[in-house]
Amino acid sequence: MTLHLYNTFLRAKEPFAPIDPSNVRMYVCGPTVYDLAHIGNARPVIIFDVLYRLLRLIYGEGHVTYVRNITDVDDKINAAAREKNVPIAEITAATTAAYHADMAAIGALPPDHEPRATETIPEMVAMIETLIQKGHAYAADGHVLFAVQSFEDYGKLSRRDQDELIAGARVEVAPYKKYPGDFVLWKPSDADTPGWDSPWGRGRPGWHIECSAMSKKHLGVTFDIHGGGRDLIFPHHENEVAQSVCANAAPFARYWVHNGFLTVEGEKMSKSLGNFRTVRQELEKAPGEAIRLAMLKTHYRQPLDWSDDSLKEAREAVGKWYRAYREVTGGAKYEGEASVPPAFAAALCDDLNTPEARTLLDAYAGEVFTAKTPAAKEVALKHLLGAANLLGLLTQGPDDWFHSEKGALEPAEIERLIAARIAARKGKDFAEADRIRDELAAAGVILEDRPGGVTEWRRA
RNA sequence: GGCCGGGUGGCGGAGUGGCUACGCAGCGGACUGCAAAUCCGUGUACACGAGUUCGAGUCUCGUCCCGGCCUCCA
Repeated sequence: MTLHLYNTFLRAKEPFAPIDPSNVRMYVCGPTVYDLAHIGNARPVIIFDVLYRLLRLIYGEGHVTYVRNITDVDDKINAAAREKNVPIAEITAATTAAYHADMAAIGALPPDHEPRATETIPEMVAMIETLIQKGHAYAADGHVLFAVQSFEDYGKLSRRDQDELIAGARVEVAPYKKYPGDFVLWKPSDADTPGWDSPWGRGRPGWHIECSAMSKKHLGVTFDIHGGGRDLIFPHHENEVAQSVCANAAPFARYWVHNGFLTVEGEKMSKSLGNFRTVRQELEKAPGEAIRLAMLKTHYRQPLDWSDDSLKEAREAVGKWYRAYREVTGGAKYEGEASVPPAFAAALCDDLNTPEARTLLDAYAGEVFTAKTPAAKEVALKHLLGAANLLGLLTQGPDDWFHSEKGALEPAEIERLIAARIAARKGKDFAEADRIRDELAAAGVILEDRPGGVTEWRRA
C-alpha cells in the first residue's frame, strides 16, 4: 500500500516517498486572523487533517510533523482593527481563539506546530538579509523586493511565463519596482501600523515571506508536503518557492498538494454577493461530522458546491452509520478495538479518494445491518469504526450523535412522551400512541421502534 | 488574451481501455397495529463531432459550455 499524491508541480499523481520516514513533514497555509473562519477556509483544514491522519497511520503517530501557521500581521487585520476601533492584538487573539474552537468542532486535529507570523519576525528579517546578500532582493524606498528575474525557475510551479504575466497584469506597477513582477518582502509601517525595527527601517513583512520563514523554522529547508488552496498556487506558493530556494540554496517542498475551490449554492462565495458562510453558521445547521462528510464526499481536487441540501444529505449519511453503530452497542460508545480495513486505507492512499472511502463506509454499515450474528455484526462495526475514525467520523457514541442536537423539546420530555406511547401501545390504544407520535413529529422528533419494545428517537 | 480545471442518470458523486460503482430521491416488495428504521428488488448517464483501437465516460484532435487564477483571497 503506497500513498500516491497528485503533485501540482508535475501535474500528475506520483508515489509518495518521504525524505525521512521517521519524520514526515507537512506544511499547510493557515488563516489570516481578521474574521471568523468561513466554510471555504474549512475545506483545506479538513482535507489536510485527513492526510495528516493517514500519514500517521502509515508512518506512525510520532513520525509526522504537521505545521499550520497563523498569519497575525496583515493589512486586512489592520483594516479590521481600524474599522472596529479596537487594538490589533484584540482582533487577532479573539479570531485565533474562535478559529481553534471552530476547527475543533469540525473534528480537525491540532497541528504539531502552529507558528504565528509575529513570533517569526527575526527569522523573516534574516531570510530577507540573505536574499539581499545573494543578489535576489533589493531595498528601495523603504521596501525590500524580491528580484524575480534573479530566479531562473520562477513561474515553474504555476506554469506561468513572466512576460505574459506582465502583459496581462491588472495592477499598476509600483514605481520602486525594478521589474514589474517583483514582489514585496518587507514594507514600511507608519506610526499607526504594526511594525518591527529592521535594517530597512520600521516595517512589516510581506505575506509570502512568512510561510518561507515559518516552514524553515519548524520543518527545515526541504520538507515533504506543502498544501493549500489552489488559488494560492500563484502568486503565494510560487513566491514561497522563489524565496526559499534562493535563500536556502536547497529544494523547498517536494510535493505540492492543492485543494479545489468551493462555491456556495452554485455561486462564488464573496462578501459582495452576501453569501459568506462561516463555519459557525453551518454548525448551527448540522453537527461537525456532517460538515466533514459534506466536504469529503467530493474529491479534494474537484470543485465543491456547498449547499444546505448537500449538508443535509451528509448529516443523513452519517446518521445511517451511527444507526449501524447503535445496532451493536445499543447507543453506547464502543469500547473494543477498531481496525482500518486494508481496502479503506487503499482508497485513501489513492490520492485521498474520499468519495470511494465514503462508499466503503456505506458498505461496512450495510454489513452491520445484514450480519446474522452479534459476533459478525461486531466485526463489521470494527471495520466501520476503524475506517470512519480515520476520516475523523463516528468519534462519539450513537446516543451522543442522535440526542445532542438542540430542538423544541428537551430529551427528558421526549423520553416521557415515548414512555407514555409505549404504555398506550401495550394497551392496544393505537390512537393514543399515534397521537403522541404525531405530537413528537410536529416538534421535529422522529421515532424508530426497535425489536424488544425499545423506541429510539432522533431529530428530523 | 495566457495558464489551470471541469462538463457522468432527477440530484450528489467515483471511475485513465473491456466486467455499465455508490449514495440520496423515485418505484415495487419484506418487516411493522400503522409508521419510522432496516433489508430485498428495480429504471434512468457518460456535453457534441471526428479519430486511434477488436473494444472508449476512460486515449487523440476539434467544437461548444461552465468555473478558477493572472501579484488581496482556502
